[in-house]
Amino acid sequence: MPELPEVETVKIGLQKFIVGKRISTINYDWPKSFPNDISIVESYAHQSTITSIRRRAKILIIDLDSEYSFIVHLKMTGQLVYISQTEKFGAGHPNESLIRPLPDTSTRVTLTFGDGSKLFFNDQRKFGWMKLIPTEAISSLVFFQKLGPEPLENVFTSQLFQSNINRRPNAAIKAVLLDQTILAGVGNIYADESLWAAYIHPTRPVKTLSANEVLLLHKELKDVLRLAIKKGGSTDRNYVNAEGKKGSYLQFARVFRRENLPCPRCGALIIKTRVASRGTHICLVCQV
DNA sequence: CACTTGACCTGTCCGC
DNA sequence: TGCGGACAGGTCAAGT
Repeated sequence: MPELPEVETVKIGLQKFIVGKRISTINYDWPKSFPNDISIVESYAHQSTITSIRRRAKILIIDLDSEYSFIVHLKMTGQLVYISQTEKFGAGHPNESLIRPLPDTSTRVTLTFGDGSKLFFNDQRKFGWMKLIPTEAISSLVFFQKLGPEPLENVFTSQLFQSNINRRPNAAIKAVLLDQTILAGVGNIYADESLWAAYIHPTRPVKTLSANEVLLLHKELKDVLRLAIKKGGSTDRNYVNAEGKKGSYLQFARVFRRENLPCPRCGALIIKTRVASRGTHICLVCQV
């Protein structure tokens, strides 16, 4: 379930591997995963060269020298995995346990580059997509226009956080953290982690939070996201980075996926419940 | 209007 | 062992 840290990790990997490469072949087998007019693809992606890789919220942007861009949303099970021409798999491969042979049954799109290397867009559950649109049109997409601030950029001040969450005074704070128009990039894992770090129960209505609680939550959100990027993101089940490797943040997680294990602060057992229609992990002693 | 829930999907896990 | 159903969650549409 790629959130901001996972997409950021993929971005960093792709910057290393595919910038400067020319697309020689494009294959796809599932139109919903690749909802593009094939004549546009032929004109603006085929034989084009990748110039830069960007991220906004949970969206990855692959810019081409044709002045078109692929925008990719991995949703829950999407992966973008790069494989060089010379890589081999199976017994003896140094990353045998981390990288699997591709394509596989989850592969929806394959880009083959001029040097024979490949980028695979895999998506087991087919919720994700990879769209080709003019680069200049990205910022005017409705989805982009509604997005809230990037939590790790300077624009995301505690004052802006406070005023944005105030737009939903009666909603549960967890639901508000998941709202991409309030702030961009937080999903289920980091909502639970940051609320635990800030001692806040996920069902608390926004209007009941004190100014100091909002201030602490603002700080912990940033700290949790930064740590997660440093650890290469979280691999719950599916997520891998651009090299096909898993993230290690969940080894450091304090509540997520830790139901019935002791809270690292107080030792009480962490419970799992449902908030905002999401599995939610809480320490009932620390989080009030 | 404010907020919550269901649909989109498939693989995995649990209980019978 | 097989099978049915619950569950995983990002986003948008539909419902309350």
